[in-house]
Amino acid sequence: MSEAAAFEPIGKRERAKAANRDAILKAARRVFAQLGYEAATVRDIIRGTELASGTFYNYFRSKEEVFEALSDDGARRFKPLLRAARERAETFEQYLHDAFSAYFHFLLEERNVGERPLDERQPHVRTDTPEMIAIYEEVRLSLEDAAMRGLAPRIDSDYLAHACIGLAQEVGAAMLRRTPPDADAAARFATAFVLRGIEGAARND
Amino acid sequence: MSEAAAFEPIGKRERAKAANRDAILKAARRVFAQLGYEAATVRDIIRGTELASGTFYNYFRSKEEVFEALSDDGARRFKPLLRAARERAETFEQYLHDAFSAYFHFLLEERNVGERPLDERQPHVRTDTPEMIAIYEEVRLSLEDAAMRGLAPRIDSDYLAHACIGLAQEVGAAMLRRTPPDADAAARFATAFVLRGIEGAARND
Amino acid sequence: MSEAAAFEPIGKRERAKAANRDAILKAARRVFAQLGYEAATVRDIIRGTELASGTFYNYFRSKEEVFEALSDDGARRFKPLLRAARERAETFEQYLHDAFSAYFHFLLEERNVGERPLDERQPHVRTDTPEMIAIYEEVRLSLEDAAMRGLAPRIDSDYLAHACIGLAQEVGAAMLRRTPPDADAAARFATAFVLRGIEGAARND
Amino acid sequence: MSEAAAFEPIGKRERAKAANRDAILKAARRVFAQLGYEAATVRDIIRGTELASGTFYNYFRSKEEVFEALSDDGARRFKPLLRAARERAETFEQYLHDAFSAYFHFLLEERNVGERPLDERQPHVRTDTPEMIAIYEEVRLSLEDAAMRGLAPRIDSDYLAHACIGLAQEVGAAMLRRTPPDADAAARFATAFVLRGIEGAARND
DNA sequence: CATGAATGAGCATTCATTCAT
DNA sequence: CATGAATGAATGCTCATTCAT
Repeated sequence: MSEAAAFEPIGKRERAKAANRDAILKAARRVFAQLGYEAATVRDIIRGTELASGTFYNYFRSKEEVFEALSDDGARRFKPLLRAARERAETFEQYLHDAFSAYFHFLLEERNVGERPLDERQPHVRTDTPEMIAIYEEVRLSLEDAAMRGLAPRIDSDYLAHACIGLAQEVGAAMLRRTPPDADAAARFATAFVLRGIEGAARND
Repeated sequence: MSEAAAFEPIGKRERAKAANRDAILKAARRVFAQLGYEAATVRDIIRGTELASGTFYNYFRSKEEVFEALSDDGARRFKPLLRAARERAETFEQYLHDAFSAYFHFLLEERNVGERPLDERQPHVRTDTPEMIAIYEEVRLSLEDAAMRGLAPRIDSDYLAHACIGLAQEVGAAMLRRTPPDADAAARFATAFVLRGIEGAARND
Repeated sequence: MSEAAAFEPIGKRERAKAANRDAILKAARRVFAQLGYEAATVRDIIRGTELASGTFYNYFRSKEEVFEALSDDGARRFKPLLRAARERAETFEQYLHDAFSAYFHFLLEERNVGERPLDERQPHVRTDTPEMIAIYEEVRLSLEDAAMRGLAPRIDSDYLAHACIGLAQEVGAAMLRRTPPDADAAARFATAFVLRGIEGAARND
Repeated sequence: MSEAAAFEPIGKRERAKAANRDAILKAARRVFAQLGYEAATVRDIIRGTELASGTFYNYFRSKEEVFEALSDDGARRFKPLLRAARERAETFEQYLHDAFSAYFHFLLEERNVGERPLDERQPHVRTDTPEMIAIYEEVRLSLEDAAMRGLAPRIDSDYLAHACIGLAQEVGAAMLRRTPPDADAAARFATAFVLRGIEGAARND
């Protein structure tokens, strides 16, 4: 066995481990999307895999930890998009549009991850999915960065970032409720809104 | 005391009942704000009072019901402010400013209700407080009403409403984190942002 | 007030007290019949009256105690019937028949006390109503008395009494399930069965 | 131990599981007998074992389910006895005697299962043990079968079955209270009683 | 006495987590 | 490492009972 390992640095064990980890993450994503973070239980997650309950704890110490892993994953996939938008942008308008567009398209893709239809009985809690939370922070940083690089007027960047984030979240949610959802239209709306909004806010400063 | 009783034939019982109900509501407000609706338990709420566990059920049938009571309460106190803003407004700008101002001041007042800020780490769930949820709908209706009355340009009013709400929420939360929080400044920011933002979005339509 | 009491030895108070007690007993009978002794709660009983919960404890110390009061009541009404049968009887057959007949008719009457239809979801527990338990003992004593007075053969009177009681209970229950229930037919069946049964058992001794 | 394992590939886990299940069933039997089905709580049952409360739910979903398991168990052990009696019987008398004898002996065995007789006061509820209920139906069917096969006179078989069952229950209970209990004597009494009783009832038809 | 709110023990059940296998 | 049974703390909720009014 040790010999085999010598020839096969990523052995069965390693592959199984990675597969198990992935299975848990995948199940967790689905479960979080369906039940919300709070309502979801570790049992729900492992029930969504073929693994035994104890196995969960070989990979994650708690529900919280899976959640963070998912967030990291979401961030890892979304960050490059944002960064690309930032690098590509020659005008602030273009940056804004690319960023919003990336976000709304990301939302659309994410929505399709949890195969079963979302359970709509979540009365008043906005349980952001792990990915959205990761994005949240990334968006904020991007906006502050843009402001610093002179692309955006130097207004109250904290309020600006929050305004954009709140706007993106709510407009994104509204977009998802439409049939069919049109991420590009939503991005155009948000871009135009924010672009002029900033001017107004700047004058007000 | 006997004199007071002549004018106010309210016995100890009634007073105790009202006090208990208030204590539960107050504790619930705090608990919901700190842990989020989903994570909060009925026991968390009663633990936040001096009452026994069974007493909770003399006043509310469930966590849901306290939540609704809080929402109603919040709505009852906030709606008049919004309505006044609507009636008083001669320009859309004035309406927006009054509404945002009312909202941000409302947030400030609310914040001071839950005295001891037990445990500030709200991990990943953005639980809107009951009051905010009640307000949420009211704000949306106000905006649509304003649009219909011709005060606001006739753009995608659904996206507009959501944009304003998201913006107000996030900017409001950011405001609360500042020391000292300045509701008027936040209202000016939001008003100017939205006023011009709408123009941009309208042109984009 | 004390004067009034002098002229009116059974004053309003006393009448109210008796009425309350009766109201509780009546409600209890209904509740026990519908839910069974175990499932019934003191709250169920007081809910069946116009009284407040605390008032219950002015009359009875517990559910157990109401139950006993009901038993006593049942016994008080059934005992005379049995005694009459005993005194009237010239033959053992006649005694048996009168006793069974009294019992089955008693069952029929009792059944009509709980106005609402019985809740049939009582899977495997034979919760005898308080009255039946009282009767139980009375029947047993009557039979032993009859044996002692020479009306019945002197066989194992303990077994005999139990045989009759078990028989009466089950046949009575079966009778109640028939439409229409015929107490007289059941009494004839039981009488004939027991009369000859005893002979067999006696010979066997 | 390794040898035994070769013949019996049952690990500690399996043995522990079986032992736990048995412990729960044993405790449940005792608790049901002592408190009655309705009054018994799941906690009473687990308190009667060395297990933790949650463990109960690894084996049974509810009190009801343990009860059914006990019933099945009782029936499984008693039914063959009854069937044997039925097949072996050449006369109705023989059948009756074998059946009663089987029943009374069964009661005796059962009684010895629940070791510590915790709390003998069963206030007013005649809870049949799960086993008796299972038997109940079997007895009834046996009697109807006997009647159909011509072994018993064709009288009101419903009343007959109930008469026998009630009689067997009460006489059985009385037998258990005697020291020492004599199942054979009880069976003789019951057989003789029923045999002649039927004749009486038949004539009465 | 009647009232009915407060009390807190108790119950069924779930669940994260551990650990022997 | 994987397994899955055992654990017992925690939860929502009910209820008998008390006691100030």
